[in-house]
Amino acid sequence: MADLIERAKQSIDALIKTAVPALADAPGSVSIPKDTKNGDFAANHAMAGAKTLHAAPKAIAEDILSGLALENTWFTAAEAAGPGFLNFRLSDGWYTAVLDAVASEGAAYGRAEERNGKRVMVEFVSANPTGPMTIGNARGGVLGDTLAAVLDWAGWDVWREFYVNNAGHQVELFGQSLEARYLQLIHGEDAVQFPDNGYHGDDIRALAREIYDAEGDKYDTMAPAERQAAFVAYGLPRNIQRMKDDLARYGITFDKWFLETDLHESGYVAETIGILVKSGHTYEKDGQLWLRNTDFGADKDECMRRADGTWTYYAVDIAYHRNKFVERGFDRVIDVLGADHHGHTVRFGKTMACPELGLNGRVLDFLIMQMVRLTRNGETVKVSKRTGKALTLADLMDEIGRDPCRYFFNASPGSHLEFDLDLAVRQDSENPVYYVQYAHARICSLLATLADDGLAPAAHPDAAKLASPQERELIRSLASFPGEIRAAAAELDPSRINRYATDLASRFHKFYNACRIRGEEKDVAEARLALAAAVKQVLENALGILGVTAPESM
RNA sequence: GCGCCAGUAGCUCAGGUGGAUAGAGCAACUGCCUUCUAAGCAGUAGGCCAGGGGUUCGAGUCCCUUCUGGCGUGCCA
Repeated sequence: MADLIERAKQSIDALIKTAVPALADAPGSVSIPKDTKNGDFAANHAMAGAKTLHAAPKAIAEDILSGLALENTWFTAAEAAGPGFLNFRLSDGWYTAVLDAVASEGAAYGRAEERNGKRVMVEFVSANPTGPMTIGNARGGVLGDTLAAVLDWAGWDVWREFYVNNAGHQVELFGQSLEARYLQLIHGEDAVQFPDNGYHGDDIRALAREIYDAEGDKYDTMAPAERQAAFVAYGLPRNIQRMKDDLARYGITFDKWFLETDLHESGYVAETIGILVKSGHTYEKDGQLWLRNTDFGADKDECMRRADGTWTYYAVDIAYHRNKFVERGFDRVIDVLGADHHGHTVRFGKTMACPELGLNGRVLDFLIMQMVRLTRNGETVKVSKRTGKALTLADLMDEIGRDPCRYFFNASPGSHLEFDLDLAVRQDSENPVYYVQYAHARICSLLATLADDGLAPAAHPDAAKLASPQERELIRSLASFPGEIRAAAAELDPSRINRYATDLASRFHKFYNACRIRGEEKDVAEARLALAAAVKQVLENALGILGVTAPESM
């Protein structure tokens, strides 16, 4: 295991329990103190075991200390402190082992050694194909994509999916909107009424114009239903392609774009709802089919089939999720959704737990992200795809580019995100992404410059040569990378990698200012170069997960 | 009304399973480039962790409650 922090903690736990066997079953954990004056690791076994041993924490701590055998371990010293903490200090050997691990594992450093053999689907973005993607989708896109990368590193077999709602009410509105714009081109704006809930964006006008330019007024006399269907058939594929192009610019590609219409055409929705009907959890009322969701603990029932025979979103979503688990065999599915869907996820989760649907213990998780609040000059800007006033992802990419975008939107999912348009534009040197990238570019330059002096990173650096506080902190930071990935995967919080990268860069900048290389003894210089090279490697690994480039120069 | 999420420095945010003196980035102020990239570093200042109770050796963290904000509570998705 390349997670040397975890190994050191386990080692301390074992040493303590060897010293005082009576603590074997008592609680106690090893943690990293905030203040390194208190050692590199702190164990609270003496305090946590006070109850079971019926002894004072400080006395237990003394017992442990007298029984500790630290020869040939990763620890040079242990001491009791404060209310009964046992503080341990790491040896040169541990620091050397960290550098060796980074060097030997390279681009794979931080990856779980073993695949867990399980398949996870991350479904994200899944924006309506009725218009361009907005900055709200920018957040979901980066969170989903980065979460998928983190899960991959943590040992999962990952699948990225975009669910395309190419059927239903929104699509009808899309067709009606296109129709209205098209007819307005022929008869004038005032002669044709625009649908109340129609899509007002310029993209709709542009699509209508394309149709008119290509085929003239041939649709003018066509029956509305047929005409709208033709326009949808023209517009949706173009919108979907555009979303693919925009997301590709953003560094996101999906394994599958799953079309909702496939579920309808194959009869899968009817089949799935048939299961629920058979299981007795539904009832009919006024020609509608309802799911008795209160059977599953929900606070209200759900309409599944309207009086006109069409399926509701809820019914289709059940079918889609059954498809993910039952037909395609995913062990786990994570839907990345905006906070405006959280009410749905609570009820929907209960529905999917219905045994007849066949999930059979496989897990459906939701990653709920809070909304992006868009401000300009300190005032909140209302965004809506329908009114056409949204700032699009493409605009944002034009304005600030991919790297800052990916870094900025990868913030803690649970926190509201304020996006200041004025700030975004001048976010050139202020954005932390440059701070991280700058560290990488600096190292590249350093390695190149020192190579001209005939110096190269030591193949097996001796950490005894890297003894300053800055060097030690930097190495400890390198060691914490595998644990960060595990935590990010476990907590479904990919923003941890952002904070890790910023922290690693910060420690490197401090090291760079405190420890010169040129002019030092050759063995010191080459050990420091090896440390710099290790940082470069880990920065590349972290930035790779984030989908941010690691520039050679800036 | 009910439900979910949030409230930590002037601003934006970190603070795994409760641990030692609550941190960082912006913004402000003071220093540091004849030598490896100053998009950097060092330092100063900035706090009743929304308010109030409770749990215990110990609470920003857990429980209760009040207040404030966001989002739900659509046969939209």
